[in-house]
Amino acid sequence: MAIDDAQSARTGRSGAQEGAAPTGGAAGRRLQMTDIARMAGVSTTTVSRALNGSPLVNEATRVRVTELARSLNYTVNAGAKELRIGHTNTVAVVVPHAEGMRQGMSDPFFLGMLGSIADALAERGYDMLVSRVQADKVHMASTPFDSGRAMGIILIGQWHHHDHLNQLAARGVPVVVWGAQLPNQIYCTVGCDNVRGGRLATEHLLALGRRRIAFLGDTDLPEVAQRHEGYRQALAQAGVPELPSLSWPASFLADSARAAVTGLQQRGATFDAIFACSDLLAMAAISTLREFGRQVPQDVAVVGYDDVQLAAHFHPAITTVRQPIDLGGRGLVAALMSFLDKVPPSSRVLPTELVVRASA
Amino acid sequence: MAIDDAQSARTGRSGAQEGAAPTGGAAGRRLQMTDIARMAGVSTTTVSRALNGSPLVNEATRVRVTELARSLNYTVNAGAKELRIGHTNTVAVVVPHAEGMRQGMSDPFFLGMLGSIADALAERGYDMLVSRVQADKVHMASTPFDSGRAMGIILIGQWHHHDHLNQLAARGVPVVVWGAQLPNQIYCTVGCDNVRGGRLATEHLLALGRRRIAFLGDTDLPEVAQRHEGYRQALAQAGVPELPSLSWPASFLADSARAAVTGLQQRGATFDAIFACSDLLAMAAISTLREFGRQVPQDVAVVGYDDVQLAAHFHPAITTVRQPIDLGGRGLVAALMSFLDKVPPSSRVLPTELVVRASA
DNA sequence: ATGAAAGCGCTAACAG
DNA sequence: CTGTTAGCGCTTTCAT
Repeated sequence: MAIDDAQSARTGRSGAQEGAAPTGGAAGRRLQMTDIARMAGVSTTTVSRALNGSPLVNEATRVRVTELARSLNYTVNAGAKELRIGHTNTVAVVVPHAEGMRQGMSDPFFLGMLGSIADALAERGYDMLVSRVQADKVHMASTPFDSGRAMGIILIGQWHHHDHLNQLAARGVPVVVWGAQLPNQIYCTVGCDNVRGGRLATEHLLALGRRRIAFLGDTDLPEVAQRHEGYRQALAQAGVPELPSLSWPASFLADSARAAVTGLQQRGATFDAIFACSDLLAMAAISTLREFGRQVPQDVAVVGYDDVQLAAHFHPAITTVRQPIDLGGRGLVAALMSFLDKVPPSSRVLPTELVVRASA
Repeated sequence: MAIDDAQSARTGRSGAQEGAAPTGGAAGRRLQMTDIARMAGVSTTTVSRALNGSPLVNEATRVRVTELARSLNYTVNAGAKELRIGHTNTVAVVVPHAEGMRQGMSDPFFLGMLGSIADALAERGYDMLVSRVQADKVHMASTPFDSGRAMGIILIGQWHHHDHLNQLAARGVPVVVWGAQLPNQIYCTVGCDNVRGGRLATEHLLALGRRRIAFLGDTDLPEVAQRHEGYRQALAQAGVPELPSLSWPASFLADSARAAVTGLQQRGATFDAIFACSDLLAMAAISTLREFGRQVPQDVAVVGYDDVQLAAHFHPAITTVRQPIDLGGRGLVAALMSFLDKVPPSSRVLPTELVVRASA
């Protein structure tokens, strides 16, 4: 439709040829300001002013023009406007994902975060452009900014790309990352206190009398590494030796929790508790334990992470470390906005708490 | 940063004033094609051609220009390009949500669908603009199209807005909807066979010997209404009377399943099975039943809908009607693309199957 | 209160 | 193969 007309139009002085016939087919040419102006008997300048609520137009004219535009479903062409005024109202949200799979887009936590960001952005009148990027090409995350499509970037999950992210920040890209605070970090992060989260979970399990606590999570990821650090601190403080054989580098995929539990069982490892780095992992782990005939929490106590919606409805209800997803979205957006106001935001650590339910 | 420079730049003949000083602060002015051209000692035309891989440029020049651009992190300004070529490569995905709450953005199924669409779009090189819209303002869903920001719209969930959607389609808006096929529908939908889904679920329950099957779902929504129709058909065919008192208009929120089960129990309703219109609902229902001391599936058999990732890991694992989420995303995108190729796509019904697990 | 005209950053005739 | 030039649809001086 309209798209083709624009393309086929000669680039020559088409202004003179104004009254070009409609596409011939069903729909007409895409409406533009000139059309509204002509129909209202005013200049495009006036239409523009009217539509933008400028005080420079007569009230009557304003109403007439606005009404006309509305009745014709005319909406100012966003691209042209942005080009002219020199900035956009769009923020890009980038979700890195592992090689082939859709990790980032299947974990309920990440998806929920996306929803939360969408809300926070909508509240402030911003559009949200979502793009996925292979985890090993995070430097491409800035494309929406470089191409002027978005005024800033929100990255969900820092993965192992600390350096790339620093480079982006150094280059002046307004980027805010959901993740852990790291040493030598010049980019801004919003995230939970993962060390504390790891500690809370582990202390709870220790308080329950558990001593052989398995850890499920890929410590290559900064956030997970910090949770593991919390786990170690808690063990150390309780004088319980850490057993490396009980740490399993599970990714965020459900299957990997299954593999982990199966592996642990088959290796003959003895464990009476599991600290899983996501609720998805915890649920899959519980389900697998059940297949091995082990009861939760009696035989194995399980603590998850995130507190996704389903955690409360699972059986047994998951004891988990809560990440306040709505504060997260709001915080990320607030940080980015501050960036755009030329007030470089400092990283923020959100409150982390343990939600005790039935699984531990 | 750069944004402000653009804004403060006089609109007058700035071309002459080319060598304007950087912002003074950290970052310089936003790079543009002119800059690359000057540095490479060629015209912008050549840069443009080089960057677009036109065969009209000397290989050596092409490499030099491309290299230069890359080294400076220069990316063609997308807005300007789109304005010039007359179309964009963006698709808007609109997620309607109920009044105050975030329904659309919290149900794992919808979120998963969003992920699936994101994948399908990325595969074809399209950007995805996500916007939320109040369920009672679905006519605003076309804004991204009207403003030229997106070349088409994918709407997740048709709600009760059949008429609005017909109007959009009539107006020539390329819109594709995830949902049910309805009579007098001129817009294109992609969705599962909900009547069949409802029938499969109910027949399975009947085959299990259940006779008092509660229905959880808001029949105001077309998809749910069709599932309910399938439920009725199955009951009728088995000669089992339909008991209106066992239908409960639960929304897609977990709490409403809790309320439904509580309500049924308190009303003293006798039921030996539940057909819930989403897995989220099914899980919440099971969890609530357990609180009332009723065992699943022994006392009450439960069938869900969607087959979300967690359904398999739940305890008991959820028997559910599978909606192929990846086919859904792919189908929606394919339909929209066909639309854009001026081949009005016909609505598509995706395969629907029952996945039998432990809950029924 | 209104309009004429210039130009945002880019691409594509059209002429070398 | 390369450059000149006009203009995509809009906003904004600047001049009425």
